Amino acid sequence: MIYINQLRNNIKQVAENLKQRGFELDVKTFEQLETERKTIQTKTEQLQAERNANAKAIGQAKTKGEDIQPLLEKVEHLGDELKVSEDKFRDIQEQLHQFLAAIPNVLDDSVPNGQSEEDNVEIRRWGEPTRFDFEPKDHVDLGERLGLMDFEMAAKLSGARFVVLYGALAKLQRALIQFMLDLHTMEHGYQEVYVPYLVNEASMFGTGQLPKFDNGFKLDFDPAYYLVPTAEVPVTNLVRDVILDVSDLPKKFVCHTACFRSESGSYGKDTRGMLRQHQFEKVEMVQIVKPEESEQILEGLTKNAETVLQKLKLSYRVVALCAGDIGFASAKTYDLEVWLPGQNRYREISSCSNFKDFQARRMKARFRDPKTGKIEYVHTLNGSGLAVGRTLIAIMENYQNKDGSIRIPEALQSYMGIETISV
RNA sequence: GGAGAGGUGGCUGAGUGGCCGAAAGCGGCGGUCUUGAAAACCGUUGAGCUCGCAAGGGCUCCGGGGGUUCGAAUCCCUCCCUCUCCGCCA
Repeated sequence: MIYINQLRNNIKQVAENLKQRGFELDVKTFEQLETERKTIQTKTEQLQAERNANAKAIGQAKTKGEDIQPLLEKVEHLGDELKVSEDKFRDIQEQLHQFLAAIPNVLDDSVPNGQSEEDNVEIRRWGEPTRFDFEPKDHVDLGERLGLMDFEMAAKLSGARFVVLYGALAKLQRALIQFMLDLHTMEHGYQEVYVPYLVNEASMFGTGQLPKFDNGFKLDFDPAYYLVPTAEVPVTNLVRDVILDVSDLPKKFVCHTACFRSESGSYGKDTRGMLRQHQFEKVEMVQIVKPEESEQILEGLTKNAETVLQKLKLSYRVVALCAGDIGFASAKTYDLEVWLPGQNRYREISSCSNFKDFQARRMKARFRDPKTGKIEYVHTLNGSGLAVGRTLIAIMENYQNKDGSIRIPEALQSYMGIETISV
């Protein structure tokens, strides 16, 4: 959530910043709402003060045994007037809240200009695209030839955009989860956490999935549950409505969950294979940090995700998302893109973002600064470490042999107990 | 699913219509004492919104929402959550 004082004091600058990401800030509506709010709030609070003063006077008169009738007459009409005023005030506050809740995060100054994916800026590369002395297949051909990946069965069980994995491929996915969690907990200092896959509306709002981007799965309960689109939602919300002690920061969590996405609006996109599914596994890193540290921590978090790819010896590049491609809640995002021989290009496998205080304001996640004694909002960050399904794809495609068998990366061999998935 | 008991400040826990933003204790912070620390003692200590240059005002909040009343933590309705017992179950 944007800080309302930023709009009160610097609305022009904010509007310009948001315009870069293609968001048109409705300045006129805001100013109108604010003017109205001011008037009605002043009036409401005056009436409330009056009511309180009278109630007190009546109470005192009563204990003294005085006649309260004249006082009662005095406040006869106050109640109705106050109710009207309070209702109006509540209504205008709700309107303001909705207005603010729909505004995306202000972009960091370092975010490159641009409108789409095309304009993202490559920061660095690691490794070389894998070379083959044969024509490499994509993971669909490889998986089906192994008889261990079945999209038709998934369609029968569920529908499009699901997969069934058998045997060594199912185990490979499990090995990847294990490997990633071990790496982040044992070498990068994250605490592993297990969380619900169904969350409530407040949690979805807290991280910015609601109210604007309700493209997830809402379950028909009362109150509603949402299937988590990413572990970011439950894990970040661990600090919702909490005032943290400064000694608790930074908090570093790593969490494996299944993730559920409706993928509405992506019709016809990546329909082949398991690149874009309604359900996929992901290991997610989340950090809750002091504001002055978040910029640097984003770099570290990104490195943590890169380490997974490096240990798996998968070639990748890091891109800084441009203004037009960056997510609603993020101030700055790096994507990691892994080389996929089946597509002959780099594809997103991790997204690392600094949300600064945007999510923290929505969630009321704060800490007490011992120096000033003041309560401040924390900064939140997260990054995939990594998207497991896509890592599985990357391994299959990059480690394939001519005969369709797949070598197991060294780092995973102890988890798999084999060196090759044979045809 | 059935029966019951509860949800109050960082925590424990009083409070059944006005003197309650809320006793007391713990914890935190500051101080006295001490070479230092502990103990003891004294003081202090919720959050948010808003008006104001400031000093300082005002308002809201006792799980959420609604109601009764001049006045609600306290009474009524409703929803949510937690705990205990029974049933069922991984």
